[in-house]
Amino acid sequence: MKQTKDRKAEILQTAALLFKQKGYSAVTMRDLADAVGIKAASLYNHINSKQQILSEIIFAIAEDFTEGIEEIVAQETNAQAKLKAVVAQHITLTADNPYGMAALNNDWMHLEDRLEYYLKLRNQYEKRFREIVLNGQQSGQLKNVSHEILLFSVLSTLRNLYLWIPRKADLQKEKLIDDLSEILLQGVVQ
Amino acid sequence: MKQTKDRKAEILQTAALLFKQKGYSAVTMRDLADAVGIKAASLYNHINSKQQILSEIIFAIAEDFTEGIEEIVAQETNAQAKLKAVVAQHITLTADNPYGMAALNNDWMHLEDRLEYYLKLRNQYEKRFREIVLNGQQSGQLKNVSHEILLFSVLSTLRNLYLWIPRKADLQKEKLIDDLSEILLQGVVQ
DNA sequence: ACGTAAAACTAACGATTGTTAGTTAATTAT
DNA sequence: ATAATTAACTAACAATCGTTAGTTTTACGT
Repeated sequence: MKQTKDRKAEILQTAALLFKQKGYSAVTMRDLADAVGIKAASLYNHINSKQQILSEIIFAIAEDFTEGIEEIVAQETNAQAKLKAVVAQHITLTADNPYGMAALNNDWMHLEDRLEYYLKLRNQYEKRFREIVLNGQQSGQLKNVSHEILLFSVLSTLRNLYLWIPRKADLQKEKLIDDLSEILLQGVVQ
Repeated sequence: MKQTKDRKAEILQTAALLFKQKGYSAVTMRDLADAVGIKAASLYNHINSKQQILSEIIFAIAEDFTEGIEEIVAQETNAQAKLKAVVAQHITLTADNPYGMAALNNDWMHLEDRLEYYLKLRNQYEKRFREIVLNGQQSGQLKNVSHEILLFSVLSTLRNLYLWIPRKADLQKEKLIDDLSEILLQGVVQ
């Protein structure tokens, strides 16, 4: 028996890594058990089901995002500062848990019982994000292109950070926040 | 029996849709057969394996991208025009086959025998894209931020178009090309 | 009208899936 | 030291997986 009081955390972390590599459906409980170094049946001393593993991984992050954007919306700052805060939040949360972010992005459709709650959180997040963009356009700070395209474009990049951040061994978070905000807000042309 | 000479095309198209909804591993041959309106065993009158379905879906698109970017690199235009051409290529190919694009993005890791060839095509594509960016930076047209961040940011948005384009029933392709190029190249701040 | 080929069907295969039952070993509390 | 609890194990389950074999039905060229 491994001497540790949080085998469960190890299982969730390992599962997130495997989910990122092959997707939820392609990862078997035996794959997961092998990666942890125990037998598949032993996993059930720590978790109730494969479903629950996915659920815990996803909602640990999803709720952070929903709470975070509420704080950003409440800030008394201009749209540009709020957008930079959103970029910073994505970078921070992704750096904390990149493989969980992968599951959040790619495996949410397998949530089954808790799918509805996930969609609620996601819609709430996007609604707040949209508010920031629309306010920024009304105040003349942001360009008057379709706010849908604008939202899609920025969010696509932010949601893909889980692919990029783990490749950077020596991540300088503050520099990444500055550089990525610059690119997303001001563009890439000199 | 359904009166059609290209059941195979229907199978591939339906498979791409299902792969987008649930991912390759979660789609069973019985799911696919149901969606087509036949029995699972009958699928094998038209295709050799589940693997082959994925492979045909992905490479039909992947090869288009690789060929397309070679043409763009060969253009005698500046970096900004080349980047806009890349945006246009992504929008065109994604609009032609959004569900295939989803498989290309999300299910490539299940290619097994043909995984190596896929990675070769993808690396070739990214290498050409990088050339465009580096040339643009050297000539002073593009900002001197990390070209890796720049590449990641633009490519993330373009690779996510498969999520956005099918939601637009009345897609005005030329307008989308203009708007998205504007946002990616010039940013969102007024 | 009839023969041939294409494409559907039913039935089943061996392998693998998530999970449970029952048991043994290891850790912790008294 | 011993009892109680935790966490590992082996073995097996019913269900489902991709796929094959063999058969029947449909469509088409002559």
